[in-house]
Amino acid sequence: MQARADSVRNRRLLLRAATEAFAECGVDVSMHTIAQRAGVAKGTVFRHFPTKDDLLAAIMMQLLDRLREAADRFLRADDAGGALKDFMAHGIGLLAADRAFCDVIGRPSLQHADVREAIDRLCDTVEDLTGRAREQGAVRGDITGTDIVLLLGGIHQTAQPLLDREPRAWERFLEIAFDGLRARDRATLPHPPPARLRMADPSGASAPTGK
Amino acid sequence: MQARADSVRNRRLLLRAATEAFAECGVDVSMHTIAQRAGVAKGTVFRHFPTKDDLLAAIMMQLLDRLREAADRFLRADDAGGALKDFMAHGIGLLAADRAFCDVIGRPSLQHADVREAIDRLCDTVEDLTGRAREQGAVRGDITGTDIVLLLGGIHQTAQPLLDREPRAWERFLEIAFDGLRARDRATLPHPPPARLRMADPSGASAPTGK
Amino acid sequence: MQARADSVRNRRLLLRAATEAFAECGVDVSMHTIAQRAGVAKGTVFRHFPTKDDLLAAIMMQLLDRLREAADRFLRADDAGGALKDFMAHGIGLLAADRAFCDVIGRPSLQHADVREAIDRLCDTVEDLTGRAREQGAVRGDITGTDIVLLLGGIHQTAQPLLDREPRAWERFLEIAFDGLRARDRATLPHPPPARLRMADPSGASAPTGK
Amino acid sequence: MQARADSVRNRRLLLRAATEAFAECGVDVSMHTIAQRAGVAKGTVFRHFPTKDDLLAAIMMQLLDRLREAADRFLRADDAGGALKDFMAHGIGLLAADRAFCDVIGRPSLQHADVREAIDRLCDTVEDLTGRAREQGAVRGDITGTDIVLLLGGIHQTAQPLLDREPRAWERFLEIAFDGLRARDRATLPHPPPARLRMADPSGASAPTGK
DNA sequence: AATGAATGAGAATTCATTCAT
DNA sequence: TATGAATGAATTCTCATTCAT
Repeated sequence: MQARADSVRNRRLLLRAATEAFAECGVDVSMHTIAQRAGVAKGTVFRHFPTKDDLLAAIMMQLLDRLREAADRFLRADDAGGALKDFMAHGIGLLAADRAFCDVIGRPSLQHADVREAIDRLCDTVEDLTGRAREQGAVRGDITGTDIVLLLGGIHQTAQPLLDREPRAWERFLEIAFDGLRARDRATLPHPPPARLRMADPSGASAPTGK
Repeated sequence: MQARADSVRNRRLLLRAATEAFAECGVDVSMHTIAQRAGVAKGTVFRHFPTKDDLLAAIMMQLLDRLREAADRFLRADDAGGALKDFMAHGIGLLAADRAFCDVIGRPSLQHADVREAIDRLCDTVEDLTGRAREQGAVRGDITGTDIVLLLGGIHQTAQPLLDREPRAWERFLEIAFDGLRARDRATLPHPPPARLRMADPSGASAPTGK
Repeated sequence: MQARADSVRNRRLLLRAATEAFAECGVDVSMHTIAQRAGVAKGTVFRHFPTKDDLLAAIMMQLLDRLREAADRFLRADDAGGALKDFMAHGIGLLAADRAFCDVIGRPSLQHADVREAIDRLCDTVEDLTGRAREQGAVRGDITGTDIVLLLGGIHQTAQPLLDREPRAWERFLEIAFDGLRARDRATLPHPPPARLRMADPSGASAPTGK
Repeated sequence: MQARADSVRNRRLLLRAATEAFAECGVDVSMHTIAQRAGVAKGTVFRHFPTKDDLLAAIMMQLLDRLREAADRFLRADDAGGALKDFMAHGIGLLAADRAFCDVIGRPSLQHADVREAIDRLCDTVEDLTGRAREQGAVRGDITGTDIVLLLGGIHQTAQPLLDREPRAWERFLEIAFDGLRARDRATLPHPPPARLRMADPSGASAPTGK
């Protein structure tokens, strides 16, 4: 149980390389490229992640756990509204580094039980964060944690075309969105709060491969 | 010129088939599938669109032009604020039908001069629409047409994970966003209005293919 | 419908090359090798035979049909016993050219409906041939066509280790076997006549892959 | 020498596991599977058997030696004809348990000097057995031990397609074959007795790997 | 001596694109 | 001009074998 030193190091190298590769090139980077970028042989990638989707899942989990940790940290702040907004800023920053995030939505990797659980955990923690903001009257009464999680991705996507030239453009859209979230003398939102995220359905019809 | 008539017809069939195929299956549908769905041979696809990216570009242009036409129509309404919101709803609806939209961001197809022009045209028209809303005090003073165009995609993406089960969930996020856009006793937005959309840069670093 | 000239030629080249390659090297020859030997590109193999098993099936069918044609021809002879033996000799000769025959037993290619039908057809025709020999008292009363078909392969396998140095050694074993088949004052054979050939069962247990 | 004890034990475990694995799954089982089934690490397999072919050879030798031991035992019986037949039944039973037997014919593993010697030893012993039967007039005068060894494999192969559903079908074909072997008022067999088994030639043409 | 991580050649298969008919 | 056959680079994944611990 010592020989693992190399293995652990390689796993770390692989995750880093894959994160970067997916972020830069999208989900279509080849496993070969990822191996190269990690400085290991192809076979090593597959030893650590038996399929490409496993690798994608591992990376998604990394991201999701990082987001949840952040949410956890912001839970301690007194000003719940400010904390929520700060969390969103932080989260969008994480996403901004990852071009793959968009491609990955609706992918089989999201079917991984582990990923699903990580999403659930994230939504739960963010719900706590959001609940406090709601109670303090900082956001509308019918905003949920899932709304916030979805907005993270959405705001990131909104600013993405500008990412190269104006890397902080998302701040503008976060401001707009957060302004829309604020409690006010407004009617209820037109569509009910989103259900638990269950991502794409594996069974045919809704997301055909159509090859 | 009988041949020309056939050719025109084929082009139309191809565009329709490709639009549907990309929408349903994402950008990874094979040219073969598209040819089949259009009822023509593979060679014919390549006669009309020398590369797959050309085809994608053509379809993006279609979408962009359709959006612009819609914006044009809404230009005639009296209530500029309502018209802007209605336009957004209409635009997001168009996007929602298109699974490829996300995949396509940052693709070389967006480098096509034609697509760039179509984007510019769209932004111009939406800027007119937005300008009127701004003047009527319906939205903040520093909101531009480009903001709106970006939000179209962003709101769509926000609701995308729910698309299968709650196809109209975007209405909720449009409401939130539009609420954030509204003129009010608020400070200026934190980031300057976005520049003209220039999408991803073809030269290396920012959007490598990384194969 | 003219462009097929090349295609037809290629299909023929492929079948020939594949037959030889499988015969010489066994079922593990790569599709690449087969393509090379046929003088076509790898992609062409897959255009004609979507999977390796399809190719194997096609080749098995060739062999089975050739066997059946032979059986058909021998059906016309007057001396039914001699005809049966001549057919066996002819069939074993066909098999002797094919090293793959053994490997292929129990393979998924034999699950192909077409192959199954070809086997059935062969057994039917050979049953006719055998029936006549039975009636003429040339072979035991409880010998069936399926016995004969099985013996074809078995006799071939018996002599196979000698194939390189004594290519006609199978004649010796055919003589022995046929002698054992002859009608005589003997008790019934110990095991009931074999059922229809249904080859290996696809469902796990009996032929696990065990990777 | 504690280590040596472990080593011997591992070798035994490996041989057992490999025998079973090859028998069940054919020669394509991975070394990994074999290691697992033996409860050792992959490296250990290679320490004992430098290549897969060495392992296969070791297993073939086991089988051959087991067959020879059986032949030896039957040598003691008085009724030489019955003993020969009983030996064949016993031998075919051993083969029937082994799905790999067919795959292995013509493999480089059979080139191993050790395997060749084991085959020779087997043939010698069976020749003794056969000689006695010949002398007692129980089988034709020109039947050799090598004939019998070849028939072992051949009869097994004949019944193999039925193995799943009728595991004792080989009894039928043994009866037929043995009937053909019996001494009688018949002419000499058409082909001279087979030479020593020299299996496939390693040098090119006759058994190319053809990759 | 045993372990199991790393290696890298190679397999089947896909697909955009080219080109002969 | 339309067709669809041919091409061959690229992809994911497997596995025998090597080697550091």
